[in-house]
Amino acid sequence: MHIVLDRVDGSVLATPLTDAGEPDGEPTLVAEPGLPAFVAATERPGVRWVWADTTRWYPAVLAADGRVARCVDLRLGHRLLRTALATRTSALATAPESAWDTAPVVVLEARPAPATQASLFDDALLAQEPVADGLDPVAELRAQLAAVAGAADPGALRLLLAAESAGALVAAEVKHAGLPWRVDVHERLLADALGPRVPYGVRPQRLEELAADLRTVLDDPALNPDSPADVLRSLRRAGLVVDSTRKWELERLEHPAIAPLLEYKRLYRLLTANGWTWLDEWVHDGRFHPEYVVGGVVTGRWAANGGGALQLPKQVRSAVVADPGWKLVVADAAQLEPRVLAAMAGDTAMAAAGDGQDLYDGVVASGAVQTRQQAKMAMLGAMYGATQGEGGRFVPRLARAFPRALDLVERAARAGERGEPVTTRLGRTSPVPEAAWFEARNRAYSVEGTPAMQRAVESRARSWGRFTRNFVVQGTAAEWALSWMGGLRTRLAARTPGPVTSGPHPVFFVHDELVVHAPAADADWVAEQFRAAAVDAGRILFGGFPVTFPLSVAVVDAYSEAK
DNA sequence: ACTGTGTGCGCG
DNA sequence: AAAGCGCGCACACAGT
Repeated sequence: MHIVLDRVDGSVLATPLTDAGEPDGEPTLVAEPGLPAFVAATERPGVRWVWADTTRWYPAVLAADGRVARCVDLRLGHRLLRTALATRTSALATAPESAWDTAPVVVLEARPAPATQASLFDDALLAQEPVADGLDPVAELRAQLAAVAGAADPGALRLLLAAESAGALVAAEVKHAGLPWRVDVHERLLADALGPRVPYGVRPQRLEELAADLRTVLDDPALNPDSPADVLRSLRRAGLVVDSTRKWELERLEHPAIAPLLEYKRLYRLLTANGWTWLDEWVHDGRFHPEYVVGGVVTGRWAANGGGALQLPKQVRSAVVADPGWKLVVADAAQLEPRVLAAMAGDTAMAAAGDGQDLYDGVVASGAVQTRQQAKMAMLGAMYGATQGEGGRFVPRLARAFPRALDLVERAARAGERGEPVTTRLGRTSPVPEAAWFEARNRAYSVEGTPAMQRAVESRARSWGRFTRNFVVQGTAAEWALSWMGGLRTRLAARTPGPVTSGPHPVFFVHDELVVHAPAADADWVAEQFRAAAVDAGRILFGGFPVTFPLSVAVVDAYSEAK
């Protein structure tokens, strides 16, 4: 059954509905502070909590040591169904824009108890504002159920919506629990690399030394190594032929300035991205609390808000250390995207290349290319649309060995070049180019068109084609990852039903990798659950198609020890 | 003092 | 404009 939560006149209205969205008992009015207790008392197998935004409803439940097994995140569902090809003609998709499309998701942080009546009043207003915006979650749920039921393949969309909502629960729980972070380890790492801590704005000792080296070697006493333009000028003055100060370009040069410059850039990056300021801002009480944005990327991948959770450098992962008596179980899906591509395309040859082994090794064994590196380059080139270089060169060989897989990405690219949408396995649909894109194309091929205009338009078309080519693979891989982590979450909860942090729980996620913080005694069991959930995810998306999703799983004390 | 853009690099 | 996708972030610099 569904239990729909809404805020009405400062209280919470809980409306029970059947799975089909019909009334199923009397609604209950709950005072806001009583919500976690109500959820705890009502939660049971079969219940799906329906709310506008997981980010707005779930944190209070978690803060009270509660949790739910399943939810329906209406805003995430709304966005999927408004844009999905499969529900394009539904009432939901054809209705004018509403607050469901535009209302901002406001995440309220825990606040200290209000001191005055006035601030109590303000807080109450704030807390209500985002959902009091004419949103009717009961009507929205019914509209979504109807849209799904009217689609040609409702099963796929139901899976997609369930996976997205499960992801929202995981994201909220990860933020709540936090990634164990040893500030002392991080500070030691910073001191070793940069020198003693300095105030913001002051260049640390090691960077100062490297800056002095650079000024000497380049004979440029005023050089500011933080300014790419300044560095570029100085390098050119020293007789080097360079177009930028990018690392890959500098690495090819022979000059005494290059080594200290690359070292400077490496340390400067550490300082600005994950230095003392980052530690102060993002790590509290030994935890980094990453804020994920579920579905924040068009392809369905998660994005992150603040703290750079999805770009956590390998350099600082030694500071991610399990609590005493606990372990980190780090699981990574090996060559996820090519496997997903093989399965989507029904390419049994490519699936066989990855069966029980490194997929790139399997591609080499198939005879398509000579080395693992070539296989990897070619595969990435095929999925990204490379036409030149190492990647582009070997794509044709791949196309001969695995015609079905390559045909799938080619067709996605052609559709994108025409400005058509493409869809993932479960039906997430790509955006189409904006009107100006089509107008430019029409103009270029009208009487006023010129060869230059046509070249520009073709270039933009190929660019959009590379996006749609990648969309189908990246987006379906994201669906696999959502299914995987959702399944894992359910398995973990079945073992330890109490508060999230009382047993094994996810603490970090990066596209195809998931980290669980687990009591040491449970670590091996968690590793098994990871593998079982990966098998489930493969079946959910691809049924009986013979594709495998091997994981590398490591049980470690520090994140840096994995892989 | 603020805002927008470009550069560069981290991650998958 | 790195052959080739998707992001976030911090900074320099230019414009207002």
